[in-house]
Amino acid sequence: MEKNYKRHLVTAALPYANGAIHIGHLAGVYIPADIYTRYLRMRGEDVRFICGSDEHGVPITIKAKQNNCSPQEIVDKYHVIIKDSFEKLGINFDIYSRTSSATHHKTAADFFRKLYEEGKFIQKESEQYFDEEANQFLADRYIVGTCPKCSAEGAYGDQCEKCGSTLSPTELINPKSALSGNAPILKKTSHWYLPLDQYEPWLREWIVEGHKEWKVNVYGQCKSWLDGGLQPRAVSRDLDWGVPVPVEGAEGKVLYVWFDAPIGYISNTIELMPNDWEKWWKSEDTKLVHFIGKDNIVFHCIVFPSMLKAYGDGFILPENVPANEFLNLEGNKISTSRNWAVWLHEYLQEMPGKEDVLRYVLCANAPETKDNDFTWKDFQTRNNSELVGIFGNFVNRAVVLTHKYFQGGVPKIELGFTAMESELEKEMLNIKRSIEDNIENYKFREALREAMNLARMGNKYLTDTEPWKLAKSDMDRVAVILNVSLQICANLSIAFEPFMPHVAQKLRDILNMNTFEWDQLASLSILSSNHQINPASLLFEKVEDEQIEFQVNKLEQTKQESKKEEPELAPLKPECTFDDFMKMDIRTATVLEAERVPKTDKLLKLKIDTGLDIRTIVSGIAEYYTPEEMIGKQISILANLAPRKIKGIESKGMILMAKEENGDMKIVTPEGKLINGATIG
RNA sequence: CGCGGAGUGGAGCAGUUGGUAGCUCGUCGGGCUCAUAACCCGAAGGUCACAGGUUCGAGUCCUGUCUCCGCUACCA
Repeated sequence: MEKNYKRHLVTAALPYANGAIHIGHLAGVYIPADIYTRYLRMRGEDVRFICGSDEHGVPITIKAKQNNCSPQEIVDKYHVIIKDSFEKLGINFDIYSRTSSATHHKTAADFFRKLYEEGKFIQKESEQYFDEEANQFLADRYIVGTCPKCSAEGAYGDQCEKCGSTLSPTELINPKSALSGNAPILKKTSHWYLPLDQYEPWLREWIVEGHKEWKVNVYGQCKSWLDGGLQPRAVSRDLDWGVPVPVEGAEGKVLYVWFDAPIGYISNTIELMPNDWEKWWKSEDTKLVHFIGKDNIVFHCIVFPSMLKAYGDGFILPENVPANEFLNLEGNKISTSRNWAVWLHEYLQEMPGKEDVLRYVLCANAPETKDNDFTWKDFQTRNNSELVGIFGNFVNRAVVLTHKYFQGGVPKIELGFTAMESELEKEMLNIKRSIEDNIENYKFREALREAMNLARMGNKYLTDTEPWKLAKSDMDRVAVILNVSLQICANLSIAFEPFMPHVAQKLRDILNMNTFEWDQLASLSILSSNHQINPASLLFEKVEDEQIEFQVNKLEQTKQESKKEEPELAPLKPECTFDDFMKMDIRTATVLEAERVPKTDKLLKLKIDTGLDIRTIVSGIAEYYTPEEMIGKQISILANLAPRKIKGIESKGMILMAKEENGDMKIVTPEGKLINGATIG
């Protein structure tokens, strides 16, 4: 079934350089990819593991603006943090470069130029929204308005989150710039498009027919895109940050970040092997594998392959794209902006020496088939009962006993093996095969469990044979048992090398061995007789309750802090005239009744007395006020707002609310008791 | 309203093409004492959300129903 590949090119999704790395990134992409490549290297395969920072795109320019610095300063900052924390965790890239590098700019520009010259793009002039105040064209996501399909507010330029329709920015009703809040104007601009629709039959053949073995989430998603029909996609943007479009008359335009980022895999390979790189990208006997998260499936399975196909020249396509689902944290979605995350660089500082514990926990609970949850409690349990109790404890038992009875020398075997040892050998071979099979099929969680079974087996072997009892009567047998136990330790060091490289090294240090090879796995004669091992030292330490509490508290705390910092004051809205203001009828009113609107989280249905009439208003304040609290309160309302149906209830008017620093909303109440219907102005 | 995901013993999760329901933790009982109160054995505990259907046989396929979670950007 497996083609005979000569070399393996493995890529991991390029992290976006506007933030640090958190456990979600690790569990989804980098740990699986690292396990995979370490395994291949141990098997003597020719492997290159490619990654780097993705440093272009609009969000980085926005972040730069917010921080009053240049985009380059932003990416410089995060590139260093990301690179450093990967290294410390033992993610073993052959190269970790960046898309702002000269090599990448040249590679990406050349790539574009060739497609351009060969007529692989179509050029279209279109009118796009332009924010005059910010003096820039607006990316689809930065235009907000009313959805033309379902009339929901807050739809984005590319999609309405409420009804799920795909939109184009010009369809939006009352579009507003998310940057300034202004209404944007339409301005003509010209862009190049990659006609993905032309590649559809070919993609269908390649994926739907040719890669049925891909993970179901990947395959299913590709299929649904192909079934839905592909559209030409713009490959350039009006922006001043990125790879300039290398064509005359394209001043002020850069390559769209999704076009430039995957080329980064190629650029970084070139940087690593300037003379040799083509062999890695253009030979049929190279196996290319992309490790990514689920949100990146379309780019790596549809767009990038189409780009490579368009380029031709022998570029190979990915053999597989193992995408993971997402990891949640303590029951909630990981979020950079809300600071709901465990940051790698912070973890490394706060849990020194526990790099591999994180690797273990994230692999054991990896979101391979569905979104999974990371909790600190689970982290503690896995460390204490699995790593300490089973793995570390077994090694410690074997080593301590050897020192006790044989002064630290690997005992010489004088007797033959019993059925027990034969059984052990057989079982180890099964485990070896299972680990190999699972890793090669991207099932790292299962592979890790199998590796742990080696340690479980060791514990059982010691308990069953009870060498501490035999030591009084049958030292020859004890020699066999401890020899075998130490061999199992050596096996553990091999089996865990892909998963926990630091621990594997520590274990080799204890065993006083330099290196092992994968092929030695399942052998009971790795360590030779009389080989001297080092004194026992603990592979793992218990994680105490206090440490877990500290982490949980920290999470809560940073969450609170970010709440406070986050909402800056909204920018001043465009000037309005006195007449505009006078159109608004703002009055006092009193709440008579209040109840929750069923099946919603935020809505309260209020019956209020405006002095003129009794009317119903639906308001999104249920997160801040209970119905009971509202009853009897005097409030301010915008009384002449056009009625609107919300959840099927007609709402006449709007309650005036003030948004607080921490995101809370408070109703605006008149000082003292006024009559209902008093005008405010 | 819509979209996506999920509902498996007390908790957290596996269950690959349908063939005796597993893992870790927890609980209870026992064993052992070399070991970081760790290890080993055993037990209790599941109508695999519900109702139909296909099948010799369904957690696994089909239909319907219910419930829960997410859906502001960025982000794997």
